[in-house]
Amino acid sequence: MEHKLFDNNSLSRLIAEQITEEIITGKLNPGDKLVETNYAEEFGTSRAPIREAFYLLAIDGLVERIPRKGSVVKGYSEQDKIDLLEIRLFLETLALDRIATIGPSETILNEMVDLQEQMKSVKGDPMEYTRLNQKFHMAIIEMSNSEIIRMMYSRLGLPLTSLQRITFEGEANIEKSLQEHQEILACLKNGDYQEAKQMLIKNHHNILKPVQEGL
Amino acid sequence: MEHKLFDNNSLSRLIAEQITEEIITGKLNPGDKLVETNYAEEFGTSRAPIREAFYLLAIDGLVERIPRKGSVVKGYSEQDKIDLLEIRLFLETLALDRIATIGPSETILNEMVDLQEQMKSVKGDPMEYTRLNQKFHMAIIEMSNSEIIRMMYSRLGLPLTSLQRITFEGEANIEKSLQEHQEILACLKNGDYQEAKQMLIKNHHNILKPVQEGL
DNA sequence: TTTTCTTATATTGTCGACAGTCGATTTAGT
DNA sequence: ACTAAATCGACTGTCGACAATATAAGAAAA
Repeated sequence: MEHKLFDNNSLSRLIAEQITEEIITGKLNPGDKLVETNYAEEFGTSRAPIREAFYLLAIDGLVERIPRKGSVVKGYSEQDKIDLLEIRLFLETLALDRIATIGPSETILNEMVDLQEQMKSVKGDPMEYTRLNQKFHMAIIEMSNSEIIRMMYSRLGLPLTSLQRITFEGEANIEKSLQEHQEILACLKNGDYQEAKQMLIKNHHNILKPVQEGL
Repeated sequence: MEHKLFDNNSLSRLIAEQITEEIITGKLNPGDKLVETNYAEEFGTSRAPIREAFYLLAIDGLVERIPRKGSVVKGYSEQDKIDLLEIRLFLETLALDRIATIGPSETILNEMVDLQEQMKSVKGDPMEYTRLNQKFHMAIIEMSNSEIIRMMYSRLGLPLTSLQRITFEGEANIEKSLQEHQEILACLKNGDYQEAKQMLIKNHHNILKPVQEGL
């Protein structure tokens, strides 16, 4: 039996999570090379789990694997980001449509209220705010109860997270974002899904603007 | 140096392609278990490349990897399929928007004319027709010149391909599909992108109908 | 000096072996 | 019989080593 090592999940997930963290926080930048041997040494494992971790990251669109050349942190052009945002907006509105038909989840609504509170309390910390913001949006997706929407969304969300972090560098933007989320939440509570959509679109434009002006 | 083995690409890609083929043609069905050892023996390799192939398939959404349990051919519920189709339709219309702004590609247009011809000539072969149909739609995506749209689309397209194959079992459906594609192509040639959108939506509904009626 | 060819080094790809885990089957206990 | 624990087999997870390939550095040719 030896050592229990890591609970349920495999080692590669942990590694993938840590690297994800490093990418989102900006410790790793687009174009940076990820070398298997380095990480193997860092984690004290063989290369196999690292390899798997890189694959997991590739699924999330955070890393690009180029055969026989290696893995690099994936970067996105401005047009790419616009496309990502546009698709994301669509997925969120689609999620709202679904929620409108199946009805909201009280449980998730409560979680969102919690998140909202937490977001208020970390106004000065863009990194943490970004993380919570991501969770908030994911909550909407979850509420749609659609496996497909969630799957697609998660493949967009992470690359956009690093983008969001930059948006939130300015505290004024956070203030605006907080306001919008409050309204979205209120709409969800009242069942005003069309109104919620409008808010999402507004939110979308606020993020889009700095991108169009060249990051 | 020994044997040159496989040109540029790695072994795992080939294996992934073959398994993709088996899934699309229906040789493998949703829920079927993919065992690394089996395929390793079949291809005369070790398990490592097989593992990688499974990851590639997971990226395309054809296979689900369950930690410590194995890989299975992914199945989609009816609601899943509706969601997939809806997102696919959006991506295609988004592609048309992009084409409308950047202008069409003559090269790809010619390819589509070729495809159109080929599709006519395989009316009796649903499998082949499905493959060409997939290529045709992918051509629209390619023309949008958006890496993101293509990436997202490829993650939807393959799961839907097996669905399409079933739609095309009836030759009447192929006839209808041919007609629609002809019109789409005509619209693209004339630059009637709004009209092309309408055609896509029509196409969408034709595929959606049998799904809603229970596959 | 610049270019091309050769050599060395870093890094990924593949392999075979073993350890750990999951399910099924068998065995033991009531 | 019925449930619970032990056993077995099949399979995935991880490892360390070697092979193949790309990148960098150095030598030779122009």
